[in-house]
Amino acid sequence: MPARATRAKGGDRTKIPLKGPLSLKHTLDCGQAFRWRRRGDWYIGVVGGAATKVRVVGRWLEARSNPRLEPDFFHRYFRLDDDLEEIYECISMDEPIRRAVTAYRGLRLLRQDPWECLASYILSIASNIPRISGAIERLSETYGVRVELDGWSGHKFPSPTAIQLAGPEALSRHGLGFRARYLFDAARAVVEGEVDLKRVAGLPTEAAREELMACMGVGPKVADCVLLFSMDRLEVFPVDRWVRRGVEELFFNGERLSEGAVRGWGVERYGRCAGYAQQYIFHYIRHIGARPPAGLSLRRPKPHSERRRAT
DNA sequence: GAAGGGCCTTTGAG
DNA sequence: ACTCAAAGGCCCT
Repeated sequence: MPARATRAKGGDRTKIPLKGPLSLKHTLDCGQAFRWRRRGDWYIGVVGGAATKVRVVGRWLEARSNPRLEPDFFHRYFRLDDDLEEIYECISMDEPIRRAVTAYRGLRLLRQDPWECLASYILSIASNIPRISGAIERLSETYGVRVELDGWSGHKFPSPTAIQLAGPEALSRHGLGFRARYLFDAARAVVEGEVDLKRVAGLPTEAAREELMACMGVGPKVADCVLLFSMDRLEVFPVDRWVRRGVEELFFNGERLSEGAVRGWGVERYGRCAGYAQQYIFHYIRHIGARPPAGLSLRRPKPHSERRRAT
């Protein structure tokens, strides 16, 4: 269902009509994608193999890209086929979600590229958003193809082949830490056909999760993120420390719950809209702040002999 | 077999 | 310069 859209003479400008709300700020800054940067009223990034900038003007999404991307690409990427009003009704059964929906109205899940999504969330393991973004940029600059638009240049996300060719040692020199071998192994598995992402995308959700978790370094959380953000599984509920903390505080009065318990709770409670509920909870708890993670007081300092030498 | 703890590397931020 | 925490996963108990 290609959206009705117009195109300027230049050839690279596209306008897509918006039926429901779309907030680029909340959609692109909520931590589901790591490569968008704000520049004035535009967001610039590299998607679909193209240097791209997007902005919302009135009831239209305006995009420029090089090479040119079809309107349908943006329609799919921004999930403009999701009926947000209906989804809000589906998840707004309690106060915290209602507050989040009010605050982040127009936040949409994205339909990302499966390989980039898998690699990005492998890099996210025990990391933080600024660091993840940095690692992805360094890898792209080193191993990704350069693309340009309006005097700005970016780099495509590296192909699995490029990552495999680089090898784990070279990868770790970009500050990936222990994630370097996880990323390398995932690339190797994809290149060698051990994991066929196109095929996985067509499997039933449980089977797809199992296949993804066959990769070294991919557990339930990373698998759920890939399923949610790149394989159309809105019924999954990825649980990281923030979502866990958020559910404990907002819904269970601070009671400690296991990761699995939180996941089961979310899937059961929000059903086919669980993914949206998860993203609004994630964004919300990060903004309002939360108690320090459990275990902080139990942390033992590293022996001094093991600390990094000053240079 | 589920549950929980130690450990894995290094970064960006305060 | 120093400390802390980070969109987890693996391995062992």
